[in-house]
Amino acid sequence: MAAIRGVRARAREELTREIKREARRQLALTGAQQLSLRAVARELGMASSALYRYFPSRDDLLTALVVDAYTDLAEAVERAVAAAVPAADAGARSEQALGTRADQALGTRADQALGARPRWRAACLAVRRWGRANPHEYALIYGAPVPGFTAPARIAPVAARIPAALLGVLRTAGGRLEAGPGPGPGPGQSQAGPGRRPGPQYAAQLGRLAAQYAPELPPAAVARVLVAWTQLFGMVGFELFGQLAVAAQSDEEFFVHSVEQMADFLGLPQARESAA
Amino acid sequence: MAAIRGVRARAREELTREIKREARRQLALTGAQQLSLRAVARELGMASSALYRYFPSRDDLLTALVVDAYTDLAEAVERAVAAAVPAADAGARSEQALGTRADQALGTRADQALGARPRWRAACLAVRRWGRANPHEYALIYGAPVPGFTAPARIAPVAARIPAALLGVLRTAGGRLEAGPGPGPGPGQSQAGPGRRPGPQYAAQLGRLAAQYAPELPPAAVARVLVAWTQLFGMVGFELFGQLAVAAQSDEEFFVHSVEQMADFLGLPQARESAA
DNA sequence: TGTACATCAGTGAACGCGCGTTCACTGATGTAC
DNA sequence: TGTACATCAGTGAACGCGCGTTCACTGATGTAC
Repeated sequence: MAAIRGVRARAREELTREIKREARRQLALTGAQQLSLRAVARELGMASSALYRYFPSRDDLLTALVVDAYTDLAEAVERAVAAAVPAADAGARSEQALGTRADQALGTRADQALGARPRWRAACLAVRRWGRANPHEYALIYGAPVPGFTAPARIAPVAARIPAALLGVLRTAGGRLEAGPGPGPGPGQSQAGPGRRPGPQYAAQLGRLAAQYAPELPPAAVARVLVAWTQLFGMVGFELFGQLAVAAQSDEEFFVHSVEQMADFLGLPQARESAA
Repeated sequence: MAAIRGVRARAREELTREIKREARRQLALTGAQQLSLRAVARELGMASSALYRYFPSRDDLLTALVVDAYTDLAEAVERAVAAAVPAADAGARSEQALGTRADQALGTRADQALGARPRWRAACLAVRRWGRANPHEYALIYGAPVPGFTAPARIAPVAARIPAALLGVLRTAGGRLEAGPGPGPGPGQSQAGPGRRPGPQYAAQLGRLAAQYAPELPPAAVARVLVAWTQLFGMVGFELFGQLAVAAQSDEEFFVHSVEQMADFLGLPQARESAA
């Protein structure tokens, strides 16, 4: 009887998960460099040689952890974006009805554009929260590459999910981005205007990027997202790796204010919450 | 005869330098985690135990390298800033007369303000150049902390030299920052205006920072520098650690354009080079 | 100028550790007839 | 339903490695009188 169709297969899956779980636990404790197959095996109560039935080498285990980390973060960001309530002050506080998926139609286009800023905030906050909750995983994927370990090409698409999500947020702001007045008090907002246009070559590159993730976005907007993207991770990385202490005493205030500044920079429309 | 006053002392200094030099060489080859006292000693042709006459432990050697790396980078940035020619189109191309020290008076206040943007560019470029030339040293100080190694407090002031230099650049833009129209085509520049003012607590924090490094700068400007600072290092880190490949094919164009965008964001006055 | 002693630099062996990976093996699970 | 064989999971010993650090030591350099 082949019976349950895979007593073995099932055990295999389960143990693979178990190994990764334990590896992740040790990663969280000590960091990637310290991750040792022997220690994982020890903790799991099995011979270290047994792990080789599941992962052909230490690097493969590390790669699996890298993929998981990216995926985990990407999902956290995507969830946060989807759950962000458009902060339109129209009494519609029914979060459940609205907070489904970011790229889904949310009321009128104007409502959608107004939701872009809260969604941006939510995405940034999710990155920071995840990083603080999983500093070693963050270091694994965004810190310096582990020496002697070069992540295989197959992780690139997983890694791309995070910037893709950020571009997705900008998409929902739609046409409001380019023309609309920004948050500032000034009469006109220069950021989103024709101001700092990328040169032709760079624009072409940005166009290809947009074509893949956010078709409607003009190159200049994509360029701004890249700036905001690197700013966000620079900020979170600095906080996690202890660089921030040099300049800012309160990471929280620094973070919140900076996120808002980048939202201005991106030209995200301000919600009409000032009338509260 | 105490004679040369320290045949020993001199040998000691020299060997200490030699050890650091060799350690840095190995760091550049393999990264910090791989740095081994034994390998350094081996390469220097001495017993590994001899190193303990110079550095009480591996961590002390690492700390010395960290301090050196920060100092090296800080000097590169400071030099670049000092050498940046104010790009005023007034024929004054006498670089030597002007490119001395950033905080030194450079002609009129207006000239000085105009020089702020080239100086900012130069600072950013210096960081990138240094990072690309010394990726492992960059990783040592800006990557994830080496596990089991916590840098002692005495490195903080050395680390602070780099953000201090950036603040210094902004200082030279003086009053032009807050009021002056930015680079954009719009009638008014919102960035530097009262637009995104930090809250009272954060402003106080920024004020303390300004008091230390750039007394004249208003809190809002300091806040923008912090954003630009993290953006710059996020960008360079992403490039060095291979994150950028996900989004940008040409790091060069991305970098140059982003630097310019952040200069706009900072409200640095545009040089009148458009008349060329 | 010379002698006696203290300080320091450098040696080489050793301790104790943990690691990744291989290999021949045992026993259980699956499969084909 | 039962038997014969193939596949797979897991074991435990071993290989070979390099590491940080300690320790008793030798010999050279410095110092005080």
